[in-house]
Amino acid sequence: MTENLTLQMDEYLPLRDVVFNTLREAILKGELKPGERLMEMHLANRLGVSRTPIREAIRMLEQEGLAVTIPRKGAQVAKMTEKDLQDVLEVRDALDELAVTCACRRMTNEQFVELKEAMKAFEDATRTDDVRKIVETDEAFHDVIYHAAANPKLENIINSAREQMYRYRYEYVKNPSVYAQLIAEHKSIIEGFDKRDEEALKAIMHTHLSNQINAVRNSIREQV
Amino acid sequence: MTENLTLQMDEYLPLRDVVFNTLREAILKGELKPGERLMEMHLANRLGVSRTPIREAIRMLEQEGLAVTIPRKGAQVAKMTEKDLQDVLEVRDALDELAVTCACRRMTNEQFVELKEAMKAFEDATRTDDVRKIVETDEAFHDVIYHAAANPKLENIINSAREQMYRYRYEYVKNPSVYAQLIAEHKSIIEGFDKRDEEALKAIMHTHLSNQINAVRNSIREQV
DNA sequence: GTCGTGTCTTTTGTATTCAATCTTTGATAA
DNA sequence: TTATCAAAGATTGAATACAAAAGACACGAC
Repeated sequence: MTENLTLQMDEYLPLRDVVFNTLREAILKGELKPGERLMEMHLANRLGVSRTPIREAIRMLEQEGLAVTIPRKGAQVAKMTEKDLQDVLEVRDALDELAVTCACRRMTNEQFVELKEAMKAFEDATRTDDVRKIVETDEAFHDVIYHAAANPKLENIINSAREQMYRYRYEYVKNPSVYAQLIAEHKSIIEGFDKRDEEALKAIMHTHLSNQINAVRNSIREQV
Repeated sequence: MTENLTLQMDEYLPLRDVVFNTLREAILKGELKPGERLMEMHLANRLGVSRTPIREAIRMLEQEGLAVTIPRKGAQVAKMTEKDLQDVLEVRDALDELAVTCACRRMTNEQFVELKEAMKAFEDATRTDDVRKIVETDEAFHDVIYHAAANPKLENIINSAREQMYRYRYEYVKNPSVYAQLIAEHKSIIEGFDKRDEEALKAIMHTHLSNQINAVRNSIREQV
């Protein structure tokens, strides 16, 4: 009975949302590459729907910063220049600092446990070759922190900023030599929360983010 | 939907963008009130277009945080709770600090002149009874700063955060007793830029923003 | 009274159609 | 060969049509 209900709930998702999620995933995972045209008919055929939900999904992607449309010429997957990256990182640096400060003050014990579990999952993932899993567990770790900040608006904005750069981050995570460092940083973060040391946390988050800059920058340079 | 909505036909913009701008303005100016339903047919008739561009515009408003839609029940103008306001202000505080820091480092002489002109325009406006003009010149003053930060991504995010609370801000600006204070704060800001004193600027911006909190909070309480 | 139940209306969701605009292609002329 | 331009095709923009769901309301059973 309850299974039926949840199943119905899934059926209740409007197609535009299904399409939006599908396209969003495809963009984030690199299946749709930066600069690639998003042609309505083409996508509609591939997904087996009409153009209407495709168009609405594109409007949503647009506002997320994942697609750019030129009137009467169509939409394409958003490209990032190095300047764009720098700009987003500047913002994320400020928002991460806020998030970690809030989280430090507001994190519950349950969330702290969750954080340690996420840490373990990430550590386990780095011992496999599954890059996608590594990325996902890393994101999940940070999700716990952002969620603990208990500010949904902040969470939204950070997620949107993350999305814009995460497509360029695979290269960084693919390189096993950085795992040790990432794990160490995550451990420091946990320690910071344990001691409720805001200043230390701010510093670590700052380092943690800036370590990604060059990697992502190279990845962007490769995009022709 | 008490006011008459009219489309400003910029011939080259797609209708969805014209509709989006029209609805956005109407929401920000309070013509469409928080919680008010956005019925497609009604809006379409009012604006003399079909449902298609209305629907696309609603998808855009949604991502801006100005509208909320429940699947198969329709969209409504987003309401803010006190918690929402607090969350947005927390974010804006961090972003304003970043913006003012960047602007302090990057502001050109031309932009400084522009800032002083915007200051004057605001001062002039406070001597009239035109609340809308006062709000607009105040926003323009801050626009100069945000633009001087030379970070379009930051500008976008701040604008989106501003939009979410500006509809609740009229009450604050309506009260002439705060003009003197606002002018004084704006003057301090200009002084800060003149001296390139980042710390002073951060402090002023923080004060400037927190002064608005109670006013907006009251305005939100009044919304039933 | 109130709780369902079925019907009718309203509204949203999606597909389809028609119109406008852009792109491509290919023929022609300099 | 290259530049130009017109026609054809492809693609987007907007309106209309049709389907499905939600809401309103009357009616009857309990």
